[in-house]
Amino acid sequence: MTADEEDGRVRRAAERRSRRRVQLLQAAQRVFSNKGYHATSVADILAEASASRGTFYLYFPSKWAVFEALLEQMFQHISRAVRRVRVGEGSEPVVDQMNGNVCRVLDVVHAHRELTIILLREAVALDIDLDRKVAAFYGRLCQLVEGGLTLGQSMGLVRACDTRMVAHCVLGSMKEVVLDWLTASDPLDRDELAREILAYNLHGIYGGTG
Amino acid sequence: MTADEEDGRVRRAAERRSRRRVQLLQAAQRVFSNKGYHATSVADILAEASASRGTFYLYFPSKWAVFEALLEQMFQHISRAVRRVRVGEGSEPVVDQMNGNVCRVLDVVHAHRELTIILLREAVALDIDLDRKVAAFYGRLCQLVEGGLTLGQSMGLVRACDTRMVAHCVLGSMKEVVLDWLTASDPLDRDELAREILAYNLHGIYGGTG
Amino acid sequence: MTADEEDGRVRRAAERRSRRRVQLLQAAQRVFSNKGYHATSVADILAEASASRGTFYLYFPSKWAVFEALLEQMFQHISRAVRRVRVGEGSEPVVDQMNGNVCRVLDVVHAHRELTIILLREAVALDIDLDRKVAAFYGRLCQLVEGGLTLGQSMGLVRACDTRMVAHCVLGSMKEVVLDWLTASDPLDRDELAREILAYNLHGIYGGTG
Amino acid sequence: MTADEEDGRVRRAAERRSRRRVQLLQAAQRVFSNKGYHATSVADILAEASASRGTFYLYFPSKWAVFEALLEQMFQHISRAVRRVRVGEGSEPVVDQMNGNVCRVLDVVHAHRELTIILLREAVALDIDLDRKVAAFYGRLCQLVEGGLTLGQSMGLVRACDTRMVAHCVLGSMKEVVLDWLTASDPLDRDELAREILAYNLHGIYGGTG
DNA sequence: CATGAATGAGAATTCATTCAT
DNA sequence: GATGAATGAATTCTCATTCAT
Repeated sequence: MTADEEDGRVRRAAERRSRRRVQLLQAAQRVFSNKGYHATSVADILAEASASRGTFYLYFPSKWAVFEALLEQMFQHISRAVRRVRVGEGSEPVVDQMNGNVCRVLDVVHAHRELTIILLREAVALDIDLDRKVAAFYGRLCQLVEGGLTLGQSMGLVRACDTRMVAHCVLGSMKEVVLDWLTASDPLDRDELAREILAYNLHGIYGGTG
Repeated sequence: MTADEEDGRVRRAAERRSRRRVQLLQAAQRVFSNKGYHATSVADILAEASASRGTFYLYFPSKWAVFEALLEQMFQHISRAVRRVRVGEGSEPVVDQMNGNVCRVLDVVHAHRELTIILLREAVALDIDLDRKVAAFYGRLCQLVEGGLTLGQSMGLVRACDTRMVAHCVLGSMKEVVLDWLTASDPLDRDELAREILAYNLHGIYGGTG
Repeated sequence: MTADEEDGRVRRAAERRSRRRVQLLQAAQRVFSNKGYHATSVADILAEASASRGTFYLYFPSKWAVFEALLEQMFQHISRAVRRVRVGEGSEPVVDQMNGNVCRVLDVVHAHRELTIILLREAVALDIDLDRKVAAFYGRLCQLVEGGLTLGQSMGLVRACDTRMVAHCVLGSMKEVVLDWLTASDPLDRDELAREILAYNLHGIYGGTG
Repeated sequence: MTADEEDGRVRRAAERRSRRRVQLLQAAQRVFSNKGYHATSVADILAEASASRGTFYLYFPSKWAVFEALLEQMFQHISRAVRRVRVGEGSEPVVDQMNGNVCRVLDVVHAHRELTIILLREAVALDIDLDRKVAAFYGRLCQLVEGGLTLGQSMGLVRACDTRMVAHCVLGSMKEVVLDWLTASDPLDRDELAREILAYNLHGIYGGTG
């Protein structure tokens, strides 16, 4: 066997391996998002993936690890969607940037509906270790928001407030709305939803003249 | 034994029984809120309550049932705290009523810190049956809020918006903020928190002149 | 208090005690014969007797003991019904004596239907101790029968056969027939049944000329 | 791996699996027949089979299911042993056919001593479901016997009698005799036993000239 | 005597993980 | 690499019996 042939063999093997891993992940994702973490047994995942027990443990060290991997994916997706708001010459208007963030997040959660539901409904109180991960993830998001708020305040765009607390408000309203959106029977369309979210966060509910 | 003695005996027995039940509930509450539902075994509850296996099943038919009972309590607490906003002659100003609701909710969740944490972190994706209960509970809250919004709109106090969606925003921001507040190392004081929540929900984050 | 008064008090107490015991026994009998020994819990008996746990253990040392007491009763009933067959001057004809035995047994099992069903269906394989008692009881019955057979042989009334084995046949056919009779929806009347049993045991099924 | 190798592997695996199942069944059979159904715990069976808890539940869904499987086996064995009596040209003499049935049954119960003891001593009052099965089984046997009796009557071989009742007599005597035979310390030999059973059932005990 | 709350040993069953083939 | 039989710790729940009131 030449070095090239060897090379090809190894690469193909790696691809096969990676494909199998993805199959398992997707199967797990489907089952987890239907039945929840605890109600899902390894056997369920195996059945969904048409794989054998041994195979499963060849790719993942534990049931737990698959779940973690799925969450990690979702972290990536969302992190990529949310961008720091920039100000200064040549920057988009701030409101447009905020709108962009909201729209990108909505697109991502819609594209990964199952993962999102898992993240919002399950990734809580499962395990101290994971709790920390999830907390860290939401913490990062919160800090992004908080940073934006502080920046906005310094520019006179954001009113005086406890930025940390308000960041949590923003995050919380997003989480609740997204879960409702993804599980609603007749969801709003994305643009309208984004508009409402933005309006709510910018101006609250008050419509009075005061 | 006279009828009076008999009476006293029966009453004391009933009291003892009820006290025991409360002991178990409280023990369960502590453990659940520390370790979460799944990580808590009946044995953990027994240890915390210094009771024996048999005793537990004398008062509750299953681990599940204690959890349900705890949630039910919390539903009651919160439901009592949230009151429909009234308008008309002799009513308190609407904003004061809203502020009252927020304050009462904060008081309740603070007084029942552990129950609240359970409700916010655990009461999700455990069981179809419970899911329905929790959903129904939040549903009721949402409708209260939505009703208020609609009322507000008709009076010109609330701006035009998708009330259902905004109700979810309100609920979500409350949930997130409360959880943060209850688990924060140096929490704001209640009044300040209430003020921030109200301001956020009424006016959003925008402080610009536009 | 005079000695007589004391006497009366004691006697009345003993009567009360004995009445309670009988109540419990009857309740147990009803439940055991309906649900069987294992499926019957002490709680079932308490409910049926409207007694409390403590009371039960005041009269019987264990669930097991009630069952034993019930069986003992049945042993007595049947033992009294079966009488050794006598021959000689002034004795009833042997066949009449046999018929008397069968009829008395049928009367007894009919009068104590529930106890009988318990004895026939349950008193088996529950416990080594009881097994021995039951075995001893049936053993006694078998020996009565066997003695009769041997006597009959010596008188030329009973054909040559392995008396032990035939005694088991007789016992077995009685047991089966009785259980069928007591649980049948439209049972034969007692006399007819007795006649059939006797005919079967005396002459078998053969009706040919050979 | 060639298809043949694959084939062999699969076949061997299936064989191993089936062997394990049989091991468990046999272990259960031993323990059940010694200690009875209720006194036998799954742990006892595991110990007897040198298997682990998990393995047991890999092959049987419950303790109950093993028991059922064992009974089912015994039903099969006996059903195969008992054959309908035929008359007409070319048929064996009826008495010989009856003798054949008795002998085959005795052989079967002897070969499956433990199963038989289970069936005779345990398969009663365990569970409504099983009770029905057992009742149905004995019912089938009874009807076979009854059919034979009716046929015999029509041919003048069997005397006038209540065939249903006599069928129960026959069945009962067989059950009792078989249990005695299988548990006796010095059992008769099979042929002698068969002869006695037949004689008893054909001619009863009467040896008189009347 | 009577009560019924408390006990705890013991039962069946589940399921994530390992490992021989 | 792939397989699936084997494992056994851990869990929930039952129920006969005891004992303080």
